[in-house]
Amino acid sequence: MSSNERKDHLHHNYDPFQGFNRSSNTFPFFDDNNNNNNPSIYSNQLQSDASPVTQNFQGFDPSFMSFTDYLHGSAVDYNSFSKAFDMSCSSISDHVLSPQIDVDSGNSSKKIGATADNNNDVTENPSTPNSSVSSSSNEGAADEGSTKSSKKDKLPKASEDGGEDDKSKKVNKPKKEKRKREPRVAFLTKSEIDHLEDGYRWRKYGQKAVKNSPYPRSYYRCTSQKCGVKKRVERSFQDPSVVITTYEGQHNHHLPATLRGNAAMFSPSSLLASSAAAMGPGFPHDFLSQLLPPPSTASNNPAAAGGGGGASNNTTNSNLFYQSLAPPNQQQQQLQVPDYGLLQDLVSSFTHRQAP
DNA sequence: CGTCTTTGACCCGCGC
DNA sequence: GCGCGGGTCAAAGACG
Repeated sequence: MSSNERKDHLHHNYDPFQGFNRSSNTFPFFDDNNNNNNPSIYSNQLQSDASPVTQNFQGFDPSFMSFTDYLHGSAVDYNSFSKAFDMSCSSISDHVLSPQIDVDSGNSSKKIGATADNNNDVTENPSTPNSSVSSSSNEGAADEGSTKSSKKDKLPKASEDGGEDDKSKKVNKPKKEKRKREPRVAFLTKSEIDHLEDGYRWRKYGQKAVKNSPYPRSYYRCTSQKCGVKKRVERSFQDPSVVITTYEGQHNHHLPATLRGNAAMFSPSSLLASSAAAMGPGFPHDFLSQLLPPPSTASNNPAAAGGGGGASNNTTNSNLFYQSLAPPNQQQQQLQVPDYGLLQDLVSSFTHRQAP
């Protein structure tokens, strides 16, 4: 709520780069929902062709994201990163999806939906960071506790003594505190499937039509107990080949060990898993799981992909990170290997800053 | 039988 | 205050 609180939150270990393999060409965008309400966009899709999504870092203003807050806490020194962007944007622009800055005001109107619907807008108008940002990032957010409680207050229709409960519960309903919103991170992934497997188990709890978009938005929640991580999955309206996955919150657990053949159990995905583990449970594994080739046995194995809750078969996922990281022989049918050296530089550039 | 998805209804915050 | 839209709930059904 208060800026202090938000700062605190930033200091909590939400560091998507934590333990991240700096050598990979992943290019995360930090959200700083807490500050600006913009979910960071992890563009885990390298652009391989002339897809319309090819946009750029050009014009991307890191200060807008204040992702550096994640790295440095509140002491924002994003100059270096900004430079990194400036230096590299032109080169990587061909490979990375446009960073979509979610001008989310912490509430409804312009969330990822807007992101999805305005792929280009974002990049076209990145230079108005603050003006487009509502600082009410935490408002209207679905804080795990409060939201749920309030929702649960809702009386089941079939409840008999519901009337009473309903009333009493309504009475007991905690006074509206502004709901806190977890930090959110968005990933853009070029994929034919919507729900990308990430090693965690998710339960779909809702689906809503997105305004101005033919594609619905799906809501998932981590099935692990006490893990309040949520994610929203939707397809970009402007580029239907792009799936936008927005994570909210941090996993307070590791990859489900019992997952049937999930990525965590395999190699080289195990590498991924360990990286992910090193990253902390909060790191969105979608991001990583797309970086490495799926287990060879998993390519046709829904279970491996689905892991139960995931229920996704992302065998058709054409994530370019994955492509670019795949062994050369596996890349043959893929596109040109992107020049992600710059990305590396980029990443390491600000990672560098990250280190105290 | 347990788990997950679907889906309509509801809640909530915001803008007008 | 009202309407809109996002987000969530939870019953019912599907699936393995």
